[in-house]
Amino acid sequence: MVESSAKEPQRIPGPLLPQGFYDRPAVEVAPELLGAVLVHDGPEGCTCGRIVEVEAYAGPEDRAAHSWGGRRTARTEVMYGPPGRTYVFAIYGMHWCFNVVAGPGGKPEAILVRALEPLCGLELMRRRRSRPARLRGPQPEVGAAPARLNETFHCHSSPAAERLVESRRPERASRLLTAGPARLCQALGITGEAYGLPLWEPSSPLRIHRGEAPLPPGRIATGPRVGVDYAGAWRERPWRFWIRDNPFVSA
DNA sequence: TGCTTGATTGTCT
DNA sequence: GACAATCAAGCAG
Repeated sequence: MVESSAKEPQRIPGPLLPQGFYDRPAVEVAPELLGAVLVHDGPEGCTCGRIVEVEAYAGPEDRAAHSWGGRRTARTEVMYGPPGRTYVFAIYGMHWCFNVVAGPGGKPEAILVRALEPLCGLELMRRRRSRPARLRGPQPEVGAAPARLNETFHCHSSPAAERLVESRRPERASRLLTAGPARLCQALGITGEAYGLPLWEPSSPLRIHRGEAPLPPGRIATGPRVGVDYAGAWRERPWRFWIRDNPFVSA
């Protein structure tokens, strides 16, 4: 739990995860992301949450991955670059999904972040989630300049939000703020504009801090990935990882 | 150029 | 549990 007060800025726990952290197979990095803290500084304010559920996609040989068969398109281009950047893609014509690029030696692997436990900016998350979900604008080029720079590591949160998180008994409506890949993108204000951002850079508007990561193996559950029925035998791989008994997990 | 698919979600019954 | 919404990406012709 993040210590905070209504008057003092809330400090994001732990240092930023270095770029080298992501320079490994996605299946290895994914479980170690659980407990880390995703922070987004947007034009409307700062929102952040603990990563509680992820899925690993293992590149060209993985039938479920967008880079399956070595597919290299404008959408998947960022996965062929250095690891530790964001891979944001649109799905079903109305949702965004947020991935972390991983994989050694330019291997196009990625980790889908499926759920967060909200830590700060809950009021802003609620406002965003109350708006209709709509895709906005074209996909920008890889490495495009961040929409907004923010040098600070601090984040403000409301007393009500802190009480809710501290209660460990979130209401259904609050759980649904960030339980699901598209929900968390909407709550944190992540869109195609965040495509290709460096997650290890202090000046990036989208960052991942170490937080509690890595968690002990006993706190991590595994299972098949969601929504990849088309992937044949690959759909059975237990490459979905989540924090055991965490109420903010999506499925 | 046009058709099909899709790493989802919200609403209705 | 079933189904509609909605459109970018990928692919066939």
